[in-house]
Order: sequence, then structure tokens, then C-alpha cells
Amino acid sequence: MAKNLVIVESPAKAKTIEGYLGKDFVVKSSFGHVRDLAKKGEAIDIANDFAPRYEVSPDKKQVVADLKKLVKVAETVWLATDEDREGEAISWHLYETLGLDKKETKRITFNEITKAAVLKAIDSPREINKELVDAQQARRILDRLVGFELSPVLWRKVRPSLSAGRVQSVAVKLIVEREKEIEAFKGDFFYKVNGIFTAENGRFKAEVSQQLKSEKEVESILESCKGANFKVSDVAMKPAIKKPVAPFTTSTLQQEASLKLGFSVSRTMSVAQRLYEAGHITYMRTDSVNLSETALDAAQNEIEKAYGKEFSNRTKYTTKDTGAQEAHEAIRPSDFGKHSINGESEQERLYDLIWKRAISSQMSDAKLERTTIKVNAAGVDETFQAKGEVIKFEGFLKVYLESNLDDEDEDETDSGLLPAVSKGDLLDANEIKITQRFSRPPARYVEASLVKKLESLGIGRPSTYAPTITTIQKRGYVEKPDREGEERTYSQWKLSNDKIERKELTEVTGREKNKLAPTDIGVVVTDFLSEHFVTIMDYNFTAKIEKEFDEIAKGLMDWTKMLKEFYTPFHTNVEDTLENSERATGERELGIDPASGRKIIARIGRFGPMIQIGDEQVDGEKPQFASLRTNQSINSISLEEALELFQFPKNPVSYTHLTLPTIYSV
DNA sequence: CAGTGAGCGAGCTTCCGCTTGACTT
Repeated sequence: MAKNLVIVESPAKAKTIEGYLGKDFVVKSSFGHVRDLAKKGEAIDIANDFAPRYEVSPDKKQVVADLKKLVKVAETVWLATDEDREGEAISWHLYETLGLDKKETKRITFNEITKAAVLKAIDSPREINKELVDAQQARRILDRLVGFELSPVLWRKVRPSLSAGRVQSVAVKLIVEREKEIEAFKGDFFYKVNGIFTAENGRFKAEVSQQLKSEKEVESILESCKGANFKVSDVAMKPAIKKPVAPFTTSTLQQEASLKLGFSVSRTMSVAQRLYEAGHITYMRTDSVNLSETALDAAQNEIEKAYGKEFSNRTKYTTKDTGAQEAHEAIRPSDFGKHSINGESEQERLYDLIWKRAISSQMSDAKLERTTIKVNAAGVDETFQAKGEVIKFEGFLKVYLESNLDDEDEDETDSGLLPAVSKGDLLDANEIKITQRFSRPPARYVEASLVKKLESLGIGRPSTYAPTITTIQKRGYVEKPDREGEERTYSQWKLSNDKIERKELTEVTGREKNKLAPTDIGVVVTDFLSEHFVTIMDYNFTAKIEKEFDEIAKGLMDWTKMLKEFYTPFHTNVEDTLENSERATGERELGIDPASGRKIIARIGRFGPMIQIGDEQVDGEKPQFASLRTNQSINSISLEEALELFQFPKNPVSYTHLTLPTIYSV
């Protein structure tokens, strides 16, 4: 029998570590937390310094039983869970649950899974850090208090079965606020001027940087360009460098997999999980961009072998986010020598992305030369500009270029090669084109951009980004409606061979898929919470309490005191809201029913968004009701559309708003 | 599922963060 029992969080990690340690060690996994606050009854004794009541989670009963057996025969138990707040708490819960003996228990940590790191950890054990554990207990209890006191307020004031929480409610708020910005957006248009010019060595496209505001300006420019003699008025060349970016964290992996592979956040995580279990990559839930020394060596080796010494540039990245806990390495291939793997297509593609990102992070800067050509003509007031970029040395661009979430389907800027020209060269203007363009409303979030935003606010953790997105959709706060988009017309003028031609063209705008938009319920709940629970809904709330958790972890603050200071005003606020606030229905008056002269309102009813004609209190007659259809919302439905809902009462229409909890199916 | 908008009054829902399978479709 093994003398030593090592407990880590993940079974795949256990397997790896067992290989590093000798015959005397058996390594097992706890599968994450084994205990949590009681699900039912009083889990927190608020009057008694928030004393928590923990119980072994139902799905961990077997794990705990198995570990107990191994503890009995082991001489020493090594608690080797992660080096962060949650990891420390897991060790403490194991210690308590397994009834460990302090003399025979050792706490060890390592934030990279390498033989050297593990052996070093075994050489320098410590005790469980109770202050760090207390910080976790404060975090856990605060989240329970917020979630389990706020949700029932919603049941009473909005609709049953709804939920609220420190993370999810703010995630929904981001989406609601973005939608309000879009609604408030006033579209504008302008005119953009382009020219295609031919020089001795080739053609290039150049544009005028200022935007024209009126057709009058358009026409006067075109007139001035007629027969004008264009020439190169300036050529400027500037060297530039592009730097690679850090290897993946969970959040950046989710973003890139979304952009480059079209994966949803949860799909990325499940594919990564399989890569991890197969031993192809390091752990996929991490907020660290750090690479171990062994990994740096391996990457450098591989780059020098595959591309040459000049492509290697060993770089240590550091995490800027203050909330990061850095219990693991960045996400990287276990073996940099494997440029690709064989497996299911999505695993191959995600691995390819991870390999390229990690390798490129250790490669040299790309050297570029940026060229700007200015084109002018006598009699033409505007300056045309062409910008080009030439790669002088590829560096990391040989393997990888990061995508950008913000500039999808933006007009492509011609940044390729420009022909060699010199100042004073004469040019032929093949075509001057002026196109009407439109300003764009703020973009709706996609899953990955929401994760990016949450991470930048320090809200949520690598292990919760994907589940949070699932939750807010399951609760019916947000959805991803398919939008067909609308056709719009725009004008375009072309000047060639001294002839001006004007055309009216059409394009489709606003076509969308997979964009997150709030439902009526999402809007009503967010407005309600924002009005009554300003503190919780503040984007800085998490950051603020994280600072206090850090104080607790450092032993500078007492965790029960921190909770008390938070809870006392919060609870008063809850009571006050329950007693004094109106039901939140998102009611909006649409107008008067022409047939009956009664008032028409849109609001959230017991079964979701609906239209109501009349009010029994006011006109003494029973009101009429109709549910909104899919893609209709309280905020945008018109009086006409509302009346239409009463025209065909027997028509079967889809009522997807009515994704209701089972209680109502009775 | 059907297609409501409650004069029954019992008991239910809910949080965040750490982990994987065991379930269906």
C-alpha cells in the first residue's frame, strides 16, 4: 500500500502527477469542491456570525467515501489543490470532511504541472492557509445571500422562478444597456470618396479622409476632378513593428475560437476539455498568461528547429487583470513538437489555434514598412491617400495573427502592396467613386465579446463564463434572435472618362445571427434591480468586494465583519423593496383602441409579454388580452401591430415568450 | 400541451465556483 495519498482537483492532473512521483505515492482527485452550503434550510446562521452549514454535495458522496478509504491506509495525505482562494478552500473542506489529522496532513501547491515543480512542492509543504479559506467562505456566503435574497424579490415583484445574482444580473445589464444604446442611436450618413489611380508601375486605390455631408459637396468634388491632372504629392515610408500577443487564457481562447472557428463559448470549453483529457494541452480554465520555464525552453527549441534562430524571442508575459488568481499556466500545447494532432475535426482545429497562439507568443516581432502615398491635383481641394504595408520580416506572423472582435465586416482597408512611386509622378485617374455610407449603431454582444467585457470588469471566473451565458438564456433574460435585416438604398457616383454617372444601389443591413439581445423580461428585471439595488448592479461591485476578500486573505480584515457590513444595509434594502415597491410590469401605453375608445397597454403579464385593451377599474368592462409574438417586444411594438394581435385570435402563432417553468404547465 | 390573464392559498423556484461524467436527443 502506498504511504502517501496526494489529492488534486482534476483526474487528468492526477494521472500526470502520479507519473512524476514514485511508487510510494497514489494520486487521486476530488473533482473540484466536495462540500457546499446546504441546499435546503438555513445554510447560513446570520445571527451567529454567518456561521455556514456545509454538506457533502450529492454527486461527491462516492468521491468522499473512496478518499476516506485511502486516507485510512495512508501515512501522509498531501493536499495539492490549486494555489488560489477556491483551491485553498477545497483543501480545507477535504481536511474537515475526511477528518484528517493535522500531523499527517501536508498542504502543497504548484502552478505548473512539471516534474520539477511537483518535486519542489513536495519538498516544501506548508499548512492550510485559513485566512485564504476565510476569504473564500466570505465570497461563497455573500453570493448565496445575494442570490437567495434577491431572487425571491423578483418572484414577488416580477414573475416566479426568476433569478438574480452578483454575476448574472450584471451580465444581463450589459446586454440591456447595449440594446438601449442601439435604440437611442440616431443613424446618420455621409459620403466617402475613393479613387483608382494608375502609375507607371501599377494601380492603387486611394481615399479622401474627410467625409462629405451633402450631395452638393459630392457634385462639386466630381466637377473639380473632371480633367484634373493628378500627381503624387508625397510618399512617406515608416518602419513599424508588430508584436505577438500572450498565449491563451480561457477568455481569449473563447474569443479567438469564436472569431476564427465560429465556436460558441461552451463548445470551445468542451472541445478543450477533451484535448486536456487526452494530454494534448494544459488546463483550459485559467486566467494566467504565464508559461513555465520548461514550456519556454520547449517553445524556443521548437521555433529554432522549425523556423530558425532569428524567429525565436523568449518572452514572459504578465497578467494585467487585477482579479486574476493565476493558479495555472496559460493554455498551451503539452508538447510544442506536435504541430498538429489527429482526432475529431473540431479538436484538431482548436489544437491548431492553441499551438499557433502559444508558439507565436515566443516568436520575434514582425517588421513592417508602412507607406503613405498622397495624391493631389490642381483645382481639387481634397487630398487622396493610399496606405500600404509591406512585411520586411515575418516574425510571429509566420504562424499566427490575432483576430479582432470589434472590426468584423468593416470596410476592408487596402493594406497590401503599393506600387513604387516617387513624389511628382503623374497619375491617371481611372475612376473617382463617391459612395453614400451610414454610421453604425453600437454592436450587440456575441457570447465571446460578453465574456471579454465581463473579464475586463473582473466579474466571473474562467470556470463560470460559459455557464453564466447558459443561465441568462435559460432564465429567458436574453436570446439570440435571427434577424433578416432590412434593405436600404444608397447612392453612388462614378467619374470616369470625364463622365459622371449616378446610381441608386441597395444593400442589406442589420442582418444578424448569434447576437445577444434582451427579452422584455430581461429589460424589466434589469430596470427593477437597477432602481432598487444600486450597489449590486454597479459594475464595480465585484471589484470592490474582491479588494475586501484580498484584505481577508492577508489577515487584515475579519471575514464575518466584512459580511456584516455588506449584509446589514443590503438586507434592509431587500425588506424595504418587498414592502414598498410596485410590481414591475414594464407597462407602456400604446394609445387608444379606435374601435372601443379604451386604453391599450403593453406589459409583462403572468404568462409573459402581452397587450391589454381596457381596464376594468376604469371602464367597468372586462379587459381583452393577447400575447406578443416572437420578435415583438413591449418597447418596440406599435399600436397597429398590437391591434393586429386581436384580429386573428384563433390563428396558431408561436408563443416562444412562454418558455415557462413547469409549475405553470399544470 | 394549450392558449391563459385567477375569488383555490400548498409548496416550489434561486446564487457562484470548483470539477466531470451520466443522462437523454
